[in-house]
Amino acid sequence: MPTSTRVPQEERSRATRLRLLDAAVGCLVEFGYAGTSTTLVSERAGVSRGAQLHHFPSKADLLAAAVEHLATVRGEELIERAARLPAGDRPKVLRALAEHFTSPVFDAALELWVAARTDPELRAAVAPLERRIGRQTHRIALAALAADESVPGTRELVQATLDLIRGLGLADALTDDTRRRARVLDRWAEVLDRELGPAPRSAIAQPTS
Amino acid sequence: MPTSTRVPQEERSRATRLRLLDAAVGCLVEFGYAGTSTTLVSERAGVSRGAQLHHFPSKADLLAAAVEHLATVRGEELIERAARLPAGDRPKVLRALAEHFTSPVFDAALELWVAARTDPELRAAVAPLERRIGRQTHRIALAALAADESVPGTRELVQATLDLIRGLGLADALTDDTRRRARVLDRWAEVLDRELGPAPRSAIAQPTS
DNA sequence: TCACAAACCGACAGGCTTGACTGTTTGTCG
DNA sequence: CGACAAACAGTCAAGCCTGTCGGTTTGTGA
Repeated sequence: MPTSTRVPQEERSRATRLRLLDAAVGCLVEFGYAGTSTTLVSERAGVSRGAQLHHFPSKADLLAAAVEHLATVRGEELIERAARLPAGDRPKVLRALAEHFTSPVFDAALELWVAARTDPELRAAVAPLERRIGRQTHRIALAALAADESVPGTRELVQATLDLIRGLGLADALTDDTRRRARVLDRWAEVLDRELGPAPRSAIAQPTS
Repeated sequence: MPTSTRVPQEERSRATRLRLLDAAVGCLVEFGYAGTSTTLVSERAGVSRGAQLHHFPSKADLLAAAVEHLATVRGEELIERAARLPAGDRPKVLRALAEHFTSPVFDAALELWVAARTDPELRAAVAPLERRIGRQTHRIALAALAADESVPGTRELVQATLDLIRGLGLADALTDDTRRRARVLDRWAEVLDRELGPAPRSAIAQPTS
């Protein structure tokens, strides 16, 4: 009988699942999508192949779950970053956002993202989640940048900021880009101050959801 | 004896090589890096496996050559786009650049880019070329946007523009993003007009190299 | 205490990929 | 015109990857 009747006394099961998902994400970061085989994942997780197949009957199942897991992790990491952010200090905010988009979780997401382009099944798993955490990121950026979305053009400007940062993250995946990124972002902070008006000291980044 | 002594009377050889490289790029676009096997490439090229291995002894050789080939193609496409560009019309310029970064050649480059992150050999092939066409793109953007790099901050702003467009290209790889992209770019054009000053009607985009 | 189901284990088959290898054609140079 | 090398062709073996399957352990509910 499914989990409905029997309450999962086995936390162990959950733990195994999680080990597998973490390992899958880790493999994506370290070996890329092409280099991530199910065998490798189970080895990295310290889980037998049998157990792996028990939890995730197929590779697609594993990856779909990994996508979901990663989305959660990404959201948490972002909220955490936002929480310890000196709100209103736009250069710092930009730098913190950029850090998030150059971190391992971003690399993993990037792999899934690109792979999903040509894999319909993966795409079906990735696209909706990406939309969700896109909105979440937008909200957080809005608050952290002390931007008022009711002002026309502000929405687009914040989106542009996030797209810019995504582009910087992509560039950083190939070559370490820290110095250039810092210059570009500082320049952009100038622009934002001019376009959005100076940030009021009041605003505190509020991790929404 | 190597090509030095015997002048390659065999154009055919060149043609075969090119068919293979085009096929490789095509496979990247259609099936992604993970789905691009050497067998598939030779089939798509209509070239026997033997011939393929004659020209490119290993998969790494093939891909390295494909990287180079793609860089050339990308450069040519960009120059061509730039040539038929109404210089000074910044919204149009941005749209044209964005189109380039959402075209198949970009998709192929994206695949190689991401794969290179975790494959040192591929990275060694990709990184220097990427730097080169990065500079080329920057020059073209500079001219097309009628930006004066001697003005402090202009360089960074143009870089930001290209990073933004890269980010938009990445977003578009996953989901069709045309409408949102147009809005964001129009907003960006506003910012550029304010920051760079209005574009003089004189400037003509000059495809430098 | 007993029975049952979920968690886990590891061997195995089928398929695909890569690159090595042998043989054939084609064209160029002497 | 003959010899030689490059271009081309196709087969084969080794290895990896995925997913199937029978069997074992564990712990929970009756």
